[in-house]
Amino acid sequence: MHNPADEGGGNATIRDVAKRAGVSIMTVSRAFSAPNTVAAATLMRIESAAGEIGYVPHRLAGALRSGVSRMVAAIVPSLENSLFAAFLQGLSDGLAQNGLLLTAGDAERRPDSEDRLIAEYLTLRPRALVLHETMHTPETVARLRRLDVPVIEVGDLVDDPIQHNLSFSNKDAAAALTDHLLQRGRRQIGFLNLPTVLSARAGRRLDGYRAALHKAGVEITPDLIVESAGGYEAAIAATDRLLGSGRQLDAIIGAGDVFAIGALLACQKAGRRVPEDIAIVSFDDHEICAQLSPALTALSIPRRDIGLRTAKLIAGLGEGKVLPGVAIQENVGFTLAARASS
Amino acid sequence: MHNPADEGGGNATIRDVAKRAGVSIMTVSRAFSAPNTVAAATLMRIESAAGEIGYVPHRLAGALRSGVSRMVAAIVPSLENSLFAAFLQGLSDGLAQNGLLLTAGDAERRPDSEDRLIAEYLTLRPRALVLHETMHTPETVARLRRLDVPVIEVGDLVDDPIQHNLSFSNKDAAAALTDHLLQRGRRQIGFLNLPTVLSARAGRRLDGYRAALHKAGVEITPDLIVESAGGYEAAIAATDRLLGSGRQLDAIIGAGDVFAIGALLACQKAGRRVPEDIAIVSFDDHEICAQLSPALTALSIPRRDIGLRTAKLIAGLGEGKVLPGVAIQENVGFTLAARASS
DNA sequence: CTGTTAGCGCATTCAA
DNA sequence: TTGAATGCGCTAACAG
Repeated sequence: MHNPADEGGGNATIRDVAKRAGVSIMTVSRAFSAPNTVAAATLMRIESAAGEIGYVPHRLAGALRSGVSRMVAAIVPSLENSLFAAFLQGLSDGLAQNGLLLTAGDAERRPDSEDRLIAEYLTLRPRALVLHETMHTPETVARLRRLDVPVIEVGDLVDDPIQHNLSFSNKDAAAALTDHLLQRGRRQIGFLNLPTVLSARAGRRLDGYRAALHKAGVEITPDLIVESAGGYEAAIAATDRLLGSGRQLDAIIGAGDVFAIGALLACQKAGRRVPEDIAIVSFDDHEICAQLSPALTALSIPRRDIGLRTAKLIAGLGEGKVLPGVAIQENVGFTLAARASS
Repeated sequence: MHNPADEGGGNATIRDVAKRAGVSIMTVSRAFSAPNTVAAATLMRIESAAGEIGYVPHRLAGALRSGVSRMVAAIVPSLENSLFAAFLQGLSDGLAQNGLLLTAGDAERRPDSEDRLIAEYLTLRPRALVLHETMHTPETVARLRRLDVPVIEVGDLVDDPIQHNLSFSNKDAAAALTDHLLQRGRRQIGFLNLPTVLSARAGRRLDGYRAALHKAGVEITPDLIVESAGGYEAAIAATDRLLGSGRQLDAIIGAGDVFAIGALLACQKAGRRVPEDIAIVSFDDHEICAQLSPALTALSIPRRDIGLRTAKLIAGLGEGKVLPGVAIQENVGFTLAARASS
């Protein structure tokens, strides 16, 4: 028969600490949650007592009682994809700075998985819910609107956000890339895109491409719009199709994933000169874009920064800096790094 | 004055569901945690009652009472790096299959951050703790050994694991790459590595390189071992240093991050022919390796699979499939994809 | 600055 | 198959 406090196995409670330090449990609680409300001498006794018995606060219990947890749940289309990973990295860093923890999962495997994952996360009573997808089932939207949990959508700037919305505009970005090529005299612009049925972002990018062409009075050629799965291999195959279609082609926009890099590799293998014959621009500025020959013109999207800002927003929600009833929408913008490929 | 159950705001408790379904709270509890112990008719009434008032189980409360949570905490050197992201993707997928949730954070920014992050995660009483780093402070090791939480190290196969250990051997892998080059007649083999002071894995890779050279009776030239930060730009700069050192050089091992790809780009810019003048091999088989010209010989490490296996191990811990006192060590191996670059 | 009381939502334990 | 009582570890609210 021994006291758990003696084990050091992480099973000690504030009660054990209190006994050892000769104070009440409430003072121990305060020592951890609001140290400056406890006398310095008392604090020191508590801290050493806690250290001696290996006390680990039980935040689940604290969250249950106080009604607020330190967890933030994020759902991205993929954990592995570098674009979303960059966002998560920023989010994680920003949350850590504010003493918050990140729980993350991915949802683009099955269409209803976002809904399931949200339900799962809600059981943890997270401080906030971050969604990188902006296309949801009607049930999901209805459910989230009824809920108390702050929701932040970050995948795109949208017209009817559930609540908060922090992003660049995929439509504007695609239009900017298209304009860039039009200004350089390109007219037969291929558009390599992710399947629009799978990604709301892909649809908005196509909108931007179309809008820019329309505004410039350039005819839209359906054959120049190619959908492809993500990844280098798929991008190369899609580019081969585009090149082999017999269509005139003087530029390619890689509008998703690593499409532009794949397109460059495919063009080089096919003996097409870049940028002389075909200009190539990338929707995302992967680190390698600037290192390739020719260096790829790319849209630079502050994905890491979006993560940081999201974390800041969430931290602000708890401090009254962000008003509860007011939904924030912020356009973080993007920049275009013009390089040799265009 | 209204009942929270009417709001649908996710604040309903099993008490509200119980009242509505005309059963006791205990039956509602069972309906969610062990549905097959509840009569079918009762179950249906409970489910519809729960649906009507928008009941969301409060897993924090359940975890507090039962002492087991559904959360698994993972600490990786970086969330953004594709290698660790691939592991996390596998881990996340595997955990989801078993109804477990992933909390993840990164630690390679500051030396003591792993310790802090572990402390943070322990407050959540996770089902298990997954560490991608195998080099820990003595305090961390001592603490983890005392704890009840299952610990799984996955960054490397090590001699003295804290508990479970699931990985390939970084040392063997580096030796395999070195052997591969030696067998092809290369003798002046450059070794592009991450700083060994920052990564235990980098140190073990260097060990493998040295061991292979030693075994083959090839002299180890310190000048051929170059440490560099990760990323393309740093890799290119490091390669330039190697090429400009005046040393004989007929091969380069990119022993970390995207070093081999950077080395290839640097060689091409410097007018060195690959593989005629210099062979290049990569420690990791990034998707682009096979697409480059020449295609890069690369070590294929089943990172996603390691994640899946880790999840399986954790799930097994709860079902008695894995004995509590027995530490599991598993070598998952690797394969070498020989391509044109060597 | 410190202590007392009560209860967050749920699952264990025992009883029916 | 179902229910009643109890308490997991902690913190809000109040009192001193």
